[in-house]
Amino acid sequence: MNSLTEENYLKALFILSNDRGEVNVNELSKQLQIKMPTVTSMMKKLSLKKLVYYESYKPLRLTEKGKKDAATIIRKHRLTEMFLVEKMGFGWEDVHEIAEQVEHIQSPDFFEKMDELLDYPKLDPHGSPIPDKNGKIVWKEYSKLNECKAGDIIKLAAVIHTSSEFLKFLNSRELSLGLKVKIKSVEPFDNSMVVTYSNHPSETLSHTVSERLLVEKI
Amino acid sequence: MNSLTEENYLKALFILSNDRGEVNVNELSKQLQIKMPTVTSMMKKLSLKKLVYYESYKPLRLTEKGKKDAATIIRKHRLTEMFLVEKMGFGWEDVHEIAEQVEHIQSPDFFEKMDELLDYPKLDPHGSPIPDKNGKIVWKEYSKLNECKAGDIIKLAAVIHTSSEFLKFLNSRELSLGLKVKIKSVEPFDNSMVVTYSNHPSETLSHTVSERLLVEKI
DNA sequence: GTACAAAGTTAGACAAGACTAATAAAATTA
DNA sequence: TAATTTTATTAGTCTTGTCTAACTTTGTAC
Repeated sequence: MNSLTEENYLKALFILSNDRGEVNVNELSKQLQIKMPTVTSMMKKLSLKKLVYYESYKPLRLTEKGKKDAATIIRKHRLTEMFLVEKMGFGWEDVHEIAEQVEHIQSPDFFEKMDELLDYPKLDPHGSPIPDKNGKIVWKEYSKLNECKAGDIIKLAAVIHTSSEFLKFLNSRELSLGLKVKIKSVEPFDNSMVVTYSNHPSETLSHTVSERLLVEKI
Repeated sequence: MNSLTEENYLKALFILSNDRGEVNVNELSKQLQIKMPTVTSMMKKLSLKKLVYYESYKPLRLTEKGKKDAATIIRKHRLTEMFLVEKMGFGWEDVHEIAEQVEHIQSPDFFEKMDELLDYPKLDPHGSPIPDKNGKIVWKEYSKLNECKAGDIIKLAAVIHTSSEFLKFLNSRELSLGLKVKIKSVEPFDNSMVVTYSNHPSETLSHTVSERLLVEKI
């Protein structure tokens, strides 16, 4: 079994992994807000536990076991977020902090029950995929909103870099996942977008906003 | 804020407190499965934090603040047990371990929501009172089943020393809280009881069982 | 290709929370 | 009350996970 601390390192490694599955010590250090020497020593420990491939001065990579353990934690986190929203009436902007704690609970039955009560959801409230029990994770192919052009009609599919402030902003504009949005125009100088949807005839979204929204083209 | 470890000490102190509110280091050590010297040093720490009155070789006592903090943890534990049973479909024999972990979650909103969804329950699934938000706890006056005599008609009100095995035993005899039970006879030599209830014309309950059941006389 | 900056590692310290061994105080029993 | 047992404390060690300071390696710029 992994300690709470180890779980946090594994999760961060999983989330930071690029296409090659590599993460730098420096990145990990920043993500976890833990100084580099501490990270290095934990990597040696996780390497002994066969959870991470570690060689001095080389990028870090999770082993298959490390990936699976990490995916399990992320599964628990996302199931919890979904449960908090769907079954307990929390807003999507308020669930991260709680899920961050609940994800460490050791009880397969507990999460099994959540999964069942939620009818085996595939996505969390922010549109991120929930890994299955084997740690398999299926990302749908979404585009970023900021890469769309005037005239496109799209459906909001997921939110990235989900901070409470950003989610509250989306709430204030009644922007929610599944919403059909038409792009009226894109300002070339600052990449801001004017869009229309449901009962909002015209809203302007800054580049900062549009690059954080994943969409499905229709 | 108290650490997870500190919380466990506070909770154990609260639960072990006798009528005088006193607990011995030895008792606490056994309850927590932690050696006495470790307990002593933690008591000094909690004393500095004004959570425990500690003097060498004297019994331990929680301060008002210590009591309140402990009651909050117990409130979270019992609300969680109730939530697991009522809203997630767990059996009363399966909730302790999970609640033991969930009780440490730091999020007033989370437990507030549970309380609300459960419609502000006064008792947990084992009949123990749930402390209110101020840490106030109201025990109803129950008798122990083993103190009742032949002919008494009683209602099962609560279970003490709740272990999973004991609760499974009660399940196997269809004994649940609120059940009306008539005592047919008491064997003088071993204090076992023959009782009848609902569709059970005759069941024998050992002393070990009857002293763990709290009842309301009718 | 040398110099410098950025990234990473080593060494050593520290706090929390656990332990064992030895000692001291309190309680019990003869 | 003296002897013994039980309870509690002190002293010192260990592990986990963190830190800072100093050093090394790698990558980049001139």
